[in-house]
Amino acid sequence: MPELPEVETTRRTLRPHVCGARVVAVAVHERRLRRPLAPDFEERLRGRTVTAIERRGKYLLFALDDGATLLAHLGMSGSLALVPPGTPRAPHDHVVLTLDRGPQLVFNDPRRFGLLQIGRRDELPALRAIGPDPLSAAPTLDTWRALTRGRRLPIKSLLMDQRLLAGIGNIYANEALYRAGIHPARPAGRIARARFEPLVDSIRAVLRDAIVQGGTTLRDFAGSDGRPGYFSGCLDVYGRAGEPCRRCGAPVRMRVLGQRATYYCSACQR
DNA sequence: ATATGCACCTGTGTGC
DNA sequence: TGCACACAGGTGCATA
Repeated sequence: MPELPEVETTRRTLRPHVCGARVVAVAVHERRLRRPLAPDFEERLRGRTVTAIERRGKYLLFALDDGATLLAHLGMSGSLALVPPGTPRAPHDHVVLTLDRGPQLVFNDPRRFGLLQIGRRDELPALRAIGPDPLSAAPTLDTWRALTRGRRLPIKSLLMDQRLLAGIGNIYANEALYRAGIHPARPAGRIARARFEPLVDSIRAVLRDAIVQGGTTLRDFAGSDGRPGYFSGCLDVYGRAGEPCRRCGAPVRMRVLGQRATYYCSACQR
């Protein structure tokens, strides 16, 4: 479900409630996530105070007062919600954190592709494997050239490779390429140098625009406060197969690239 | 190293 | 109404 803007929306709604709060109880109802929840998960979390909530790409990092970090990834269907204490447990509520004040923090994930890990930051393998966050560090032209030189991979698939840039998923890869006027199937190594800057600008702009709208709600994404994301109405191509391109009116096309639905305007994107 | 296909899960929508 | 199937915002591994 969530890409960078949805994760950032989650971070922003959680921060005032969770930052500075102490975890007084950890209830685990399902350990089988993308990786099994560590046996000492509860023990390492109970009694800890959350000192900061950061984000890298699609990962949320809860800094704890003993120097460890609680790492959370929402996978395709995960969410972190704030609920009043005493709320009955819903289906797929796998982990419930009770804080010393305010609402409880609930990790819900029907498909269980999400991830929760605790460790020192340099011990978390997931973090080591991901590239820079495009909102914090705009890639330079030289970086891009190095990353794409000789690559025949479609540029859209490359944008979704978290090792290069962290945070772009299927929706925003489609949207960024539309804004930049680049065909999603174009081999990454065959993009003219002059097009990189517009592409990077498009990536950053679409991510920022989506964050302002609270992310994209397709069917069920909601921020931690239950509000949906309003970027859905701003999507130019994603999910709009057959509908007119907002720029030229030609029907938006859909094809599959790298096993993912890919939307584009064949007139505006070359 | 690079590219591809599939596996991991459950829920929902569609077509018969 | 019931059923089978395709598909979904992601990642990681096995295979060429």
